[in-house]
Amino acid sequence: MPSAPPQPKNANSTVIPIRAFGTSAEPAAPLVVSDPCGNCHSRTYSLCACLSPGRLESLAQTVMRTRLRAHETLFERGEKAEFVYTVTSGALKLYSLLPDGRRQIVGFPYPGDFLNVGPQESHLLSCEAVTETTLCRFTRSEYAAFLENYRELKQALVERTGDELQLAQMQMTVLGRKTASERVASFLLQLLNKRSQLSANVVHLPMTRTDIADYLGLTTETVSRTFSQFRRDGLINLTISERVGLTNVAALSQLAAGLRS
Amino acid sequence: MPSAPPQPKNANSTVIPIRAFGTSAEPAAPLVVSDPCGNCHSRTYSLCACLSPGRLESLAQTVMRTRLRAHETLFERGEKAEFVYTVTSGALKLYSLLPDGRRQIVGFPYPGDFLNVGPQESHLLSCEAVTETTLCRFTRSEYAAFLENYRELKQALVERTGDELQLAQMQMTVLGRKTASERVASFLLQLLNKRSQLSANVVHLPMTRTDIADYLGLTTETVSRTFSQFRRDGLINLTISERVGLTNVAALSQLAAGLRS
DNA sequence: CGTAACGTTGAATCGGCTCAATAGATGTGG
DNA sequence: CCACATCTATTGAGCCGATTCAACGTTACG
Repeated sequence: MPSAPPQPKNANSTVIPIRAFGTSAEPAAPLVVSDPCGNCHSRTYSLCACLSPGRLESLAQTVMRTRLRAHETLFERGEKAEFVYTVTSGALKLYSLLPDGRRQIVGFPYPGDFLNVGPQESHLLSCEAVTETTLCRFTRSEYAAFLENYRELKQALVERTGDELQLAQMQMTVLGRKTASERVASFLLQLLNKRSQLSANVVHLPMTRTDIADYLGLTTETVSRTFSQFRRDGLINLTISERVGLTNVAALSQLAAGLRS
Repeated sequence: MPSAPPQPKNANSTVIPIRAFGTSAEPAAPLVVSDPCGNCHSRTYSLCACLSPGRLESLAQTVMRTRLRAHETLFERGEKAEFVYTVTSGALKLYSLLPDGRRQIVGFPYPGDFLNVGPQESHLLSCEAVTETTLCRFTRSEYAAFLENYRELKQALVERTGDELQLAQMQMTVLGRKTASERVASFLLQLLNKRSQLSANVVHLPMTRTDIADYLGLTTETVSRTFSQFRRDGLINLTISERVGLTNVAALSQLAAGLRS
C-alpha cells in the first residue's frame, strides 16, 4: 500500500489524497480539494447533512477521499472490515456470491449512501464499483468516535439504517413474489426516485443487464426480453441500452404494484 | 378500545394490564406480574439486556405488557405507527401484501426481537401473531425519550438494526438465487439458530406450510414436497408436521449453501 | 360423527432458464 | 481508415423447476 502524501492543514484548502483501491495496479494521483465537504455534491442528502458547519469541518480533518475506477473492488466477503464509507459520486454494487457463482446483488449504493455501518468484524458482502466512484473513507474507530461525540449523527444513522431495512424488506417482496415484468418495472421506478434521473422521466442505467438480472433474481436474457416487451408496449423508450425513458410511468407503477397483466 | 385498569406502583409487585389487541372481541383479563422485567425470559437477549437494573426498573414503569392470541393482528399496513414493541414470548409474522393477495413474509419476529423501530409515520408492513404471543409495548414518544436518555440503548438499537439489515440481505440471496430445497434447508437451519430448538437438533415450526412458503417465495405444495423429499433422503425426521428433527445438519448446511444437488 | 382447516401427493401447465446464434458497441493495432 | 477481437445486448428454440389444479389424507374440534 502506498503511504499517504503529507497533508497541510489549511482551513479552506486541504490536500486530500485520492487513491485507487483494489485490483488496480497504479494508484491515481493525489488531488487538491478546497473545502472538501462544503463542495461535496452529496452532502445535502448524505448522513453528514445533519452536522453543523463546525462539526462538518472537524469531520473533514479525518476523512480520506478515495476513488475507484469502474469494476474495481472496494472490499470482498471475509475481509476484515476496517473502514466505513459514504459514496460521493458514481455507483457501486453490493452483492453476495454462492460457491457455484450464483450472485445476488442486494443494492446499488449511490451518492449519499453509507456503507459497512453494521457492527460486524468482517464483511459479509462484496462491493465493487459499477462506474468510476468517489467515496469518503473513515476508519471504524474514527467513525465510532464521531458517533459517540455527535449524537445527531448517531440519530441520523439509526434513521438511515431503518430506511435501508425497509428497502430491503420491499425488495424481498419483489424477489419472492413478483413476476419478471413486475420486477423490472419496480426497478425502473426505484431508479427514478434515486437521483439517477437524467432529464424528466429519463433514467441512467450505469449497470449491465447482468447486474440488473442479479439484482432482480432473473437472467440477463429475461431482463433484455422484458425491456423489449416494455418498448413494444410503449411503456419505455430505449435507444441506448443505458438510457431509458419512462414514457408511461402510470402503467409502469401499476405493473410494479401487481395490478396489471 | 377498553381503558386500562388502575395500576398500583409497588416496587416489586405491579399490576400490568395484559390486553388482547386487534381483531379479538373481548380483551383478556389483567394479570398481576411481580417484577415484570426481572422475570422476563427474553430479557437476556432482547434490547433491554444492555440496561442496568436501575434503568430496567424505570423502563418497567412505562411498559405495557400485551398479549395476542394466535392469528390476531398487531398492526396493519397503512395504520399510524403509534407503538414500538419487543416480543417476549410466542412468534409473529411480518409481511407485505400485493393487491391481488400475493404475500411475502419478511420475517418471523421471535422473543427478543424489536418491532417497528423505523422512523416512519405509518406501518409499511402488517404483523400478526403466529401463536399466542406476549409483547412489551411502548409509545413512540416514551421510546424516543428512552433512546435519548439511555445512550447504551441507542447503541444497542443501532447494532440490532444493522444485524437485521444483514439478515434481510441474506434472505434476499435466498429469495433471488436459491432453489426450493436450498431455501427450505436455509430456513430450517435459521430456526435452529433461533432459540426455537425443542431438544438437540429438533426445531418447532409454529407457522403453517403456507407461512413458510410465503417466507421462502414458494407455494405450500412445493414446501410440503421438499419436506417429504428431505425425509426420504434422511436429512430430517418429520412425524408431526410442526416438529422437525434435523438428522443430518451437515448435509442440510451444504444444501443451504448451494454445494449439493 | 361431521365439518373445516391444514398437509400431502399426483398430473399437467407455464414462466423463466438454458443453450445457441446474431447484432451492436468499444477498443486496438496495422 | 479498416480489420479484428472482445464484450455486452438482443432474440429464438427447447427445456425444466416450480406452479396450478385437483384429489386425498390427517388433525382438531364442536
